[in-house]
Amino acid sequence: MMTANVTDRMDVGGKLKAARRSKGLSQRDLALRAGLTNGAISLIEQNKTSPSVASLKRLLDAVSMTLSEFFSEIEETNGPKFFYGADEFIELSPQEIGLSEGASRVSLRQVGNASLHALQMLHETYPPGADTGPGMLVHESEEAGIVISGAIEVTVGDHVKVLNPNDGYLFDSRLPHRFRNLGDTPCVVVSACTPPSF
Amino acid sequence: MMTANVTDRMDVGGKLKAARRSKGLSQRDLALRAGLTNGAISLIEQNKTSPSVASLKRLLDAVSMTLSEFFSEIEETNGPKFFYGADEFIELSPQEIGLSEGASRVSLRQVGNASLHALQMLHETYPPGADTGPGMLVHESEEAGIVISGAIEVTVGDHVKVLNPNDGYLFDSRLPHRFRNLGDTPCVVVSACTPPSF
DNA sequence: TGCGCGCGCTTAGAATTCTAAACACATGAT
DNA sequence: ATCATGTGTTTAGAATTCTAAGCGCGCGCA
Repeated sequence: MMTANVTDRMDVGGKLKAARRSKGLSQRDLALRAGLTNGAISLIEQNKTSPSVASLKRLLDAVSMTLSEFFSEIEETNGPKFFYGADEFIELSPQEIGLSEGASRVSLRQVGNASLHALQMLHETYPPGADTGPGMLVHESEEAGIVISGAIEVTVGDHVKVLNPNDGYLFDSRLPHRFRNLGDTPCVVVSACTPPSF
Repeated sequence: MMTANVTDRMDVGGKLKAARRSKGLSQRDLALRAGLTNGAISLIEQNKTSPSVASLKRLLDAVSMTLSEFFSEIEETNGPKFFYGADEFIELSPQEIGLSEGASRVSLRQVGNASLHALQMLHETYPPGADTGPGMLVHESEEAGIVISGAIEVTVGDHVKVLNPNDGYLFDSRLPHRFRNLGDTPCVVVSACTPPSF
């Protein structure tokens, strides 16, 4: 039952109900037209299930509405999103960030849809031995972070330092930089970047 | 496995694949970001399953696209729809058409999304005893039909006639009219109406 | 009041989507 | 060549959506 959470805020069900009502149809009427059952519509309207695109399309056809219309309304109705549950973070794939192939697995979990914002915030986990690689990172941003647990060696230009919990960093990302976990416990860092670098 | 048919023409899968490719992601990359599995994405991209709205939303978030954007593109790409399978007809509910309460169940199956067109075409089935009711129908249209099987009594203004297979009718719908199946076999009629009356 | 009818809700089970694991194929390195 | 790695596909089974049937409630009418 985790699927519904994602769409909870969207309230697909409520919107569908409104559309149905505006046509003066009961759940059974709509069910008949769309070729579903009243029970299914009840569940969808209560956001107890997230309909398949196929089912939603049939429902919207029956009330003469297109999918893009439907979601435009939903996305207008929804104000901007401010809060994100831990399970909503987007897990970025290391290679896309420009990490060298064999580099140990770094977990980068991003808050929200960074490409819609000026600020990118990440929850990073460096397992023991993790390394962003000898090919130093370079991008047009400014970035900062704070170590939460474990320890990590940070290289910026020709400066190198090992940061421990509650230590932080802040630099211009155009300077070549690198992160390495030399210890034997995972290191967790929370970082921010502006503008988003990937 | 009937669900996919509806969305076949939409090619949700193909569109998703394009979006993923444009970000230079593999199915596995996207799966990691969106919190699904590569297998699921493979099936969706081949249109072998129709994703839930919740799943599609997660996928689109991961490629920084909104649902309305996604479906706008789809609906633009899709030319107008010309052909409709028998199972795609929209079943209209009698009461909405203005049929009296107790009137026997008439099945009205509409071709396509009439509210987007000037012409409304119906496949109508009148079971034995079916009657659009003594409260005569009136609307601002012109309508015509042909009897396919069975027989039906049609009243238009003060004219009454029983039509048999291959007989037809054509009149201004502002004249009060009524249909009754007096026989003991179902009567099937194919009718057209312009502009659509409901 | 009591009955019938339509409404939305609930629930067990059927059908579909999604997961986890394996497969087939290609490409590049040793 | 052979292996390792990356890609998309397939498949049995878990999880979720959807169906079919029934429930409870409210409203209108006898």
